[in-house]
Amino acid sequence: MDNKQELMDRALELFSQRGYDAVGVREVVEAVGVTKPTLYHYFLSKRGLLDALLRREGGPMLERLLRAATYQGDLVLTLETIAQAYFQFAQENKTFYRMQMAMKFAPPESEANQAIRPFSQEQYEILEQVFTQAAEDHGNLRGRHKRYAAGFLGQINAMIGLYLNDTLELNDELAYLTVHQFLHGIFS
Amino acid sequence: MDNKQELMDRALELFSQRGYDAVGVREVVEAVGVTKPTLYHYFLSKRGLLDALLRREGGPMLERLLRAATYQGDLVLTLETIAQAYFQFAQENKTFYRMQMAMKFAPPESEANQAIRPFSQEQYEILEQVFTQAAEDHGNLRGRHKRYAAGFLGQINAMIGLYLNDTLELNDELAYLTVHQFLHGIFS
DNA sequence: TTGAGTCTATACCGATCGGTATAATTTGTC
DNA sequence: GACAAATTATACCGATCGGTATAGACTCAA
Repeated sequence: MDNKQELMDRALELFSQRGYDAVGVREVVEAVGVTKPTLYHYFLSKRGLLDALLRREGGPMLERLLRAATYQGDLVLTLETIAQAYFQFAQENKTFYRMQMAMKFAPPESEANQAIRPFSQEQYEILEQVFTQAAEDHGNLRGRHKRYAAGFLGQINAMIGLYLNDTLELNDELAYLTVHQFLHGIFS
Repeated sequence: MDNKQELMDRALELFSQRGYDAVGVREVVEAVGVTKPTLYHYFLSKRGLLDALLRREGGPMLERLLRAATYQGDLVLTLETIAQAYFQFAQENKTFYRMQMAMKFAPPESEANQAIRPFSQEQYEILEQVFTQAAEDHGNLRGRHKRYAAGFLGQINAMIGLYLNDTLELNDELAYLTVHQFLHGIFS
């Protein structure tokens, strides 16, 4: 079962660098130093490997996001906590975050996108809930939670994209700036 | 040369639906009703087909963006024009926009991402220039043009993402709202 | 120590991958 | 109608694709 984890580790690395479709199972097993039946014993299929990988890496991320996203009457604070959680996770799991982004924007009928969809969907639902609950305190937000959730995550991911490109550092100050800009605009 | 265009048309459709890696040249030529040597006569390689496709579809998009992004002292107006240009182009070229997004977020060592990079880069440069020029009128923007360009495009693409998902309509009102929110925040 | 279950390797499957050598066919020009 | 160039098809290349049948090796409980 050390092989099992190592297969996921290498697959994560390779998928993140070159993409799920472009990486063959042969390459994964050779990088680990085992043979194909080993992989198929643990994961049944290439897709099974991907799903296991998403569960192992995505589960903890959703837990952290959920913990960060409990709205308690202060939207500014909640969004800042969420932004910090995203930034920290992206930094601690750079490789996975890169892969997850690629899969999220992959074509709708691709295996990669179909595999990631539940994971992305849950993120959106958690974020939408924040804006829905906040609308009880800020009436002018009402009915726009989908747009705001997508827009907010778009901002977050734009910053993380720059970080993955070595153009930017992620830290709590940037989280503050991002949230502040989202709430009050770039002119303020 | 009718075959040439039709090969690009079908390739665009297939790449957009299932991804560059997952679609074989065999499938492309069969969809058009020709054989492989025809494709290789026009494009030399699968990658050549992709590059030709990006030039044909991406060129006009960059022209439109460049025209929309001439800053003339009014940042609000310029950003609105840009947002409208993006929205209109995404609506008129839904398939290409989907493909271009997938390639933009594809893994850095994938062929798809390497092919799209100059195209994405030029978009960023055009947007950065807007914010750089606007900083002459709005001093508090200075030194943040990279973040703002990425953030603004992130917002735009978040909205287009919802549109491609059939969750939202793109129109001039949404362009206004998006820009207004970017400039003044969701509270205003 | 035997037997069941887990794990892994050898060796193979048919299908598809991107790409091409060769030649026939079409097209436009003189 | 002759000829060159552009275009297309037939048939093939070696390599790799995801996946598996079979059989050893290992662990562990009885």
